Amino acid sequence: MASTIRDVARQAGVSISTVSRVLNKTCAVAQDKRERVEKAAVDLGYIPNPNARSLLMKSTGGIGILLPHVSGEFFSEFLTGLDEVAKNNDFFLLISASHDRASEWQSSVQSVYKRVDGLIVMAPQLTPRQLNLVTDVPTVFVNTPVAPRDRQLVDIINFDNLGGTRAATEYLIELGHRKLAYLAGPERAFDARERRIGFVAAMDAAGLEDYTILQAGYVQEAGRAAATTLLAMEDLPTAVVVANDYCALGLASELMASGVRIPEDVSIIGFDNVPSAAFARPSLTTLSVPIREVGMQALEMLISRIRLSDESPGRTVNLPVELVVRESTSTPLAG
Amino acid sequence: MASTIRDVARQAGVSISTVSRVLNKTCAVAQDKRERVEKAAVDLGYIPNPNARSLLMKSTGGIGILLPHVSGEFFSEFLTGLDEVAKNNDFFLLISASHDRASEWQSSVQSVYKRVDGLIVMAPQLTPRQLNLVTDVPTVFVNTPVAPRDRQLVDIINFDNLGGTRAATEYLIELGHRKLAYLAGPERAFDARERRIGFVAAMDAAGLEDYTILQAGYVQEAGRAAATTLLAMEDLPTAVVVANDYCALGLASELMASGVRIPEDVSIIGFDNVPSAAFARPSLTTLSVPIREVGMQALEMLISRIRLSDESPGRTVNLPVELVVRESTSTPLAG
DNA sequence: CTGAAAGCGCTTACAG
DNA sequence: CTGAAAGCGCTTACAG
Repeated sequence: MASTIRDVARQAGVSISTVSRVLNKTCAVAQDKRERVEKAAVDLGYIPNPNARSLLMKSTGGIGILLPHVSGEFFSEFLTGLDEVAKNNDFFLLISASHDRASEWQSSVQSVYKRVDGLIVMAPQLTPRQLNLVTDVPTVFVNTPVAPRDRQLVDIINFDNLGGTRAATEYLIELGHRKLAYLAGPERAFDARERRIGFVAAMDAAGLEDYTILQAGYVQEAGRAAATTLLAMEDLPTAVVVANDYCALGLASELMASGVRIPEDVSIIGFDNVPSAAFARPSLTTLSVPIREVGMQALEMLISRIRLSDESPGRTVNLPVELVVRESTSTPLAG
Repeated sequence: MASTIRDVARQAGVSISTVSRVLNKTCAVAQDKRERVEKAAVDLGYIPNPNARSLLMKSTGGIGILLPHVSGEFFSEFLTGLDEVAKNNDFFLLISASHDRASEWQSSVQSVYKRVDGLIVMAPQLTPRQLNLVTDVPTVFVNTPVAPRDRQLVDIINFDNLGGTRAATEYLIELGHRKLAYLAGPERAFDARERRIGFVAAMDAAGLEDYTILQAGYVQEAGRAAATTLLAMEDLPTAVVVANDYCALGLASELMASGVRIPEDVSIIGFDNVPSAAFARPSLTTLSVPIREVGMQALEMLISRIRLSDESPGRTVNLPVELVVRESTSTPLAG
């Protein structure tokens, strides 16, 4: 299991160049030698050292995935999409998570440098400044704020955070809701900021000024804490737009524990459409991000760049998100 | 961004040996040269080529994670645990999923070979024979059937699939259930087989012979399909033990859609305790596998082996699973 | 403290 | 078709 190409050459009685040529099918080799080499390779359980290969050839067969973290159904679905495409194209995935901060981002990039042929990066919490691009390796950014001047250097896939939240808010207003609240995601994350802006835009457009914005977060606990805050208010809003599903689920759960009926008393809308949103009772109205497909599409773009050495200007894709209406929203009861 | 150690040496006016010594802090270097080298390295944005390094030194700083697939909350939680420990110890994760079959297993192993310092493998669907160990790299197996004779070569962390399911079944019997059904996971997976045996063992011990076993699977759709089969039976069982949570959630959802009340008409118990199990309505009674902690513990074991070149005999850990009682189970109504 | 040299395991022109 | 040789970018004894 620790044999080298030299061992195989010796065993087969040929030069190492010949072994290399047989194993890489690079050019014609005499039939008998070819067979001897193949047999020797199998007998010795020879596996080429990829480090030596990568040193010579430029490619590694690896794709680096840089994520803020790896937990939750959202990232799980994203990885599933990536994994499927990677598998079909014989790439392996090198995953570096938890680069919430700019400093960690640097070390994340370093840790994959030269070990991968391309990069898929999701970093919603980095500013365009902090995100200094690695221009000598093909990169696709997903849900990441990239400065306009850098847009032609890389491919970008974003979702319509602002428009989605705006549409969700408008939907509630159409149902007759007038007193709304918004639970915001982490301020540092650009997607959270965009969603918040979408809410405010819809309220402003409808001329509704009586709303509450609570700083929450992207986790269930944040939603539970927000529930406590809301319950302490004089009167509850009739509808709450929430920055993501986990937070919305936490909110719903905590409100119901206090006797608030969902959706009769309070309607709720989340964001992401994670699998749990459908399982929950009441099931959660939410904005669906086809994150699995996004992962697949991102990797396909990346691989075609790598394979074709495609140097054309970067493309920016902005995917729509779709409102999925479920049980957690309803028309407010009169009075 | 594509500079080599030679560029840094030239820029700093020293030999490449000196650059290497400065950057690796390996031994004393004159103060002025050290500073010149450090400055040059920063100016050039120099990042050492890890392939060249790995070729010389044995270590890579990588951990290979081999999984059957990557989707769902179970794997997501596992990865979260791994990621946390990896991050704290400056290791990166190389993930190779979808090796459901033995042939893919081989190529998965090859794709990480020499790129990682250790391996964490979860392969419940492989037989001990198919799982030919890579003995020259430290490995920890999780939830994987390892032949007894190989147990001293590697570390193993398994859960008590059999005992857990048995306890769950006994719990239902104690509640007064007499007519039970079992939805089994994929036959190929050893954990699924163990769980099934646990169910049968409990029924046998209680002298109950009137039970149904349905081949289902580990996904929601399998649970839904099983619901249809159960509904077509003459009379429904009063309780169903299910091989995992997603399947149980699918079953519950489909039964409820047909007007069956959970738990009044049918009690359900799952396995895994994924986050959705708590969100679901009714929430799901299930067997909790602390999979995040398992991931952490597995990687910690592995890292200590790597760091200490620990060659002591492999340890086998069998973790208990805990029954978490929630809303989906109850005493059967009289009559 | 420091440079020249050898070598990690491969691939690929270069000459036969 | 095939072997000897150079070289990918590093690290590490080896001599100063």
